[in-house]
Amino acid sequence: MLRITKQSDYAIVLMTHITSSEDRWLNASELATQAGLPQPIVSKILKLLTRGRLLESQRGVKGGYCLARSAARITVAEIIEALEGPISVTECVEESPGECTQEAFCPVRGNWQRINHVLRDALSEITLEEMARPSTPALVTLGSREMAPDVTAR
Amino acid sequence: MLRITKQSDYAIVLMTHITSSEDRWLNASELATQAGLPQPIVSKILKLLTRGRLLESQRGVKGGYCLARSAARITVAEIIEALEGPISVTECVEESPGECTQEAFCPVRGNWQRINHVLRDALSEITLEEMARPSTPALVTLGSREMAPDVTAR
DNA sequence: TTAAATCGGACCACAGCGGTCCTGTTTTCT
DNA sequence: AGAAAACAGGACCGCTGTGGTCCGATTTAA
Repeated sequence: MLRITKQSDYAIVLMTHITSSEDRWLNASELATQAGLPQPIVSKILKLLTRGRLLESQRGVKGGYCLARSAARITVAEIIEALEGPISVTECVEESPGECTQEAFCPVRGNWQRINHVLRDALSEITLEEMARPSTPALVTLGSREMAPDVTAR
Repeated sequence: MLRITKQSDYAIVLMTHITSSEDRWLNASELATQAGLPQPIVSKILKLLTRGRLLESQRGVKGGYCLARSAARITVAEIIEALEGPISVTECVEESPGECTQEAFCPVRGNWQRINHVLRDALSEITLEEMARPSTPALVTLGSREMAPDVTAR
């Protein structure tokens, strides 16, 4: 568990295909064929990616999709968030007071905030360009990131 | 999204309560009161944690639960896995061939494996002892961990 | 004008999650 | 021995969200 949705998974595959042939506009059915996915799903996902400003779309006969910016400047986190909304591990997050069985006596709250940041930043470190390379050399190093302002050495 | 389930969330809260009073056996209704959660849910979660070898249980009148080992040697990842099964971000994982729209031409597969490991290891680094401390000093440093055997500097 | 494509929805089946409850079994206390 | 207190192990169910399909409207090129 702790899964991303299937559609997010598909989205990343589709984005890598678009990255690979980044010269021309690809339409939904071309991409569906390339990825081996049903065309209606592909259309749905491409629409969401366009809404999330990760793709640009061109309507009409010679229309299709292409990246809104370079693959090096698109992150896995952005793709997931375009499909699923903000990444957060727990519900207890982002200032929704009056939820957590009343007050903030909950001991784990602050810690979850940090964990959220770490995981989100981990996925923000991975670019589409890296995902598009089959056997990526420098991926998810994650090194020496510190979340808490008062972090001490372990 | 990318959420853990509510029950995993509850589980961690319950585990921190057990950690705080680690001298005696706490029963389900005591813990339910402490955490402000309905007692049936608490019972269900405690059973799963016991199955996952994170708690030890004592039946009978003076029964209850206590930690199976010290809080410093129980990780957040273990708690989540006791409730939800193995942590994996994507379905495409763990050698299930003949799934991924046939063959392993999928370009992102290898990369997801690494991301899975990074997130799982991140949650494996955080101990229950750290979660039990309200404002944890040294949490989720995650520094200088390398997943791929051929990682190069960025 | 027509055809090809995206856009924006509505729509539905189904699995999984959240939550309750019931019947055993074990243990302690009287 | 018997009763009460607690865990063990399920069955069960409502509901949300996901996966997936489809349709009409709009845009664009030929």
